[in-house]
Amino acid sequence: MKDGPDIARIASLIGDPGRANMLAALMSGKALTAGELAREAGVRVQTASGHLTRLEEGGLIARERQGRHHYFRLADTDVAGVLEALMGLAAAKGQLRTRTGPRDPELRRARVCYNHLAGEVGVMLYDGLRARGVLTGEGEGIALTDAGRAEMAALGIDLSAASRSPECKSCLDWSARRSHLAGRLGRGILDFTFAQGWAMRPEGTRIVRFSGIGEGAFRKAFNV
Amino acid sequence: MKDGPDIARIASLIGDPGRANMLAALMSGKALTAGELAREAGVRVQTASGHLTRLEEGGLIARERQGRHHYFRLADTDVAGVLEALMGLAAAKGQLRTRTGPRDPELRRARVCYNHLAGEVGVMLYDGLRARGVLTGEGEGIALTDAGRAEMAALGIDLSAASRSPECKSCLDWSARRSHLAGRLGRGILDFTFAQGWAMRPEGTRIVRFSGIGEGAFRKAFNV
DNA sequence: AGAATAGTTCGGTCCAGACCGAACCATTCC
DNA sequence: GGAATGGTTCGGTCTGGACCGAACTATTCT
Repeated sequence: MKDGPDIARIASLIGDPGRANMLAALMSGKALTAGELAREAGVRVQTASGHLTRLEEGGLIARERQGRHHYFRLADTDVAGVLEALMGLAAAKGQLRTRTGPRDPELRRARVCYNHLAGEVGVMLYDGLRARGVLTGEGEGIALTDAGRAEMAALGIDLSAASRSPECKSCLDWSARRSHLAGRLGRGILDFTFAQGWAMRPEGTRIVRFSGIGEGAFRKAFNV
Repeated sequence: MKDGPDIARIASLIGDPGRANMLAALMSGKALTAGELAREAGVRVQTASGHLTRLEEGGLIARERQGRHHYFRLADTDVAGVLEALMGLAAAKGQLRTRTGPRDPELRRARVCYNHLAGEVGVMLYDGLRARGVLTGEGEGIALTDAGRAEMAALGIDLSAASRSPECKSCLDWSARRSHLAGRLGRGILDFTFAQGWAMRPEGTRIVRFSGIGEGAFRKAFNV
């Protein structure tokens, strides 16, 4: 029939375990080098190089050369969105959870979703801000109220991030199956959280680990 | 690393051209038999049977036996959502559109997205209903207003559909890259449109083809 | 019952592509 | 310059899985 877009091409790119691991690693939002991604995928660097070339040709990732390093990142937030959606399906359909990893609980609690906060804490933030009238609307149509914008500015959160992404956006969570906050505000809040030292990111994971004090300060700041 | 859900398993299921074609065919919302799906995918029935078993085991489709026929449909709307999202990416990244099919313009104009209306007409409907205050909110949080519910009832649109799906829901369109209306209301409106004879569906496609009169009546009824 | 139709299972072929060793290119450091 | 480091390209191996013919099972029709 061959009607509509060719989804098999994209899906098969994601469908290789090695490449999938690389993409999952890039969901951390950090740009990673070929070597790091090779370790992530558990393959030799030559193999990884081949995968990365294919992913780049497929438009899923972007490459940036910096001296002898090649940094890779997801091509755009659309790609991140599809990956997160796939994680949602996989988590739902995963045959009886193939031995949930040791880090799973922490990932469900709070993690980075490309450039913003996901997991229970992300959902809590989203719900809290909406309940308090900082945000209005829902889903794609979500927006900061004037009061909300003032509040964020008072905290010192940077919304300027030179990017085409909308100020606010919601993103579906694979673990909680609920929306959380993306867009420039989502990114600004996550950056702010790290800048304040409220949370740190264990090397090489998507986990966002709050300190006891940090979590308290975070909840107080955003009143959730 | 193996953190988070195993997306490669699902993605590789979708990543085979034959299976992808079958899934795309099932996006029409109709339950199809193994033989029909084999034709759709362009493979022999034995091969299709194998694919269908794998898709079923993977939780992407559901099987219903009826006499000597086996009917297959997408497992749930989540699967449809991921497929539509993948189509969005594929359409965006598709290297210079590998020769858009002859039916492409019609598909972009109006098509079935699992059980509701998508394409330009679907987006127009969504925007129109929101502009007129039949719907309030956006994205996931969209809902019928009381006035809107009355109006739909007056037209005779059935919202009862015994399903767990929400009354209203928005769904991202691969062609227009905009939201359109899903959920029980979306389904009710599409069913109603066919019941009124305003549009028909060419056999074996996702196309929704309005007649001249039908389109006029549709626009008048929903005031778009 | 026998014939026709719809699907599945089995066995075997075949190929795309994942993988790695080795050689090669590019950049940085000393 | 030479050595070290990070990536890519090339050539060859090997396997998963897509595919189909043939045989088999299940259901319906007459």
